[in-house]
Amino acid sequence: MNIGEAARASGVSEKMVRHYEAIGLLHPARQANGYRSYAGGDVAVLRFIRHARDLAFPLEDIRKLLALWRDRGRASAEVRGLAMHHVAALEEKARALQAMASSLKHLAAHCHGDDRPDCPILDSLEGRHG
Amino acid sequence: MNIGEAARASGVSEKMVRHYEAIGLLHPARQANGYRSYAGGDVAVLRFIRHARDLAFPLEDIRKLLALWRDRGRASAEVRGLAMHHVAALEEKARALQAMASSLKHLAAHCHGDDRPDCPILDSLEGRHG
DNA sequence: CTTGACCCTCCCATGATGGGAGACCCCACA
DNA sequence: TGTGGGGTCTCCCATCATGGGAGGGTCAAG
Repeated sequence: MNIGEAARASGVSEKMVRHYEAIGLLHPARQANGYRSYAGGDVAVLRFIRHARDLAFPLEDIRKLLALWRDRGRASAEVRGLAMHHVAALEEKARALQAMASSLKHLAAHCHGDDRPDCPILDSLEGRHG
Repeated sequence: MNIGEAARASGVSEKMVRHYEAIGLLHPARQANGYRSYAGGDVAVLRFIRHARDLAFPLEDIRKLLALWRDRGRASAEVRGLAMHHVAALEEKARALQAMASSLKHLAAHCHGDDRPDCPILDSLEGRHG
């Protein structure tokens, strides 16, 4: 299977398929003409990566997850630990974003939002309040 | 005032002070020796930028906000519109992150997290469920 | 033999930030 | 007058994941 078909089968762009190989996440064989050749296992790896990316795992985490996945005897605790660590990071980021949104919404609530130049949002950014 | 003092006074790193100049957000004067020279207004701009960055405004938005800030006759509606648009973007991102965290937490809840190799998290990434 | 789809590698861009090299400037102190 | 140290200059590179595009090779069908 060439890269195009592997990309379609996995839902990963060709660009990223090559990139994942470049950083050592998979090692497809090569044909005589230099084309990459993907077997079923390679496509499975690509799907695994895509699903992990859908959950926003960084590629370095995915590298570890792939190693655990390939290790039939791994302890599920290791995977769970990695996952929970990532959950904490996601929730922390979400909290931070939500806090910024709330602050800004609060400011906007006190802004007329009409033709007048008076604007608490700009006032706040200017630093009258911090 | 040299760049070091302006950086300390505004809470922006020297690196970023230079970068903001490079992308045209401020235009400090130059001394005879080539050193940048910052006046009170420049520091105010840097503080403005920092506060906007604290709210995760992209620099392109900050460019517009600065223009509105400098325009004494602007309508507050414009600022408010920009802000609310940004609020929506922040909330959308926060929602997405929270959704990923929830999915992953759900998976982790079904993972023993012990010595056994059995792991619903890896199973899910593998694609048995997607 | 041409056409078109596919594949290759290499370079560049994003957005915001930082690290570091190599060189220059300036002031204080001996 | 010389030197040391701190401040500043520009330029290049790295991050993270992703994509765009150039320039060229490969292959199968017409």
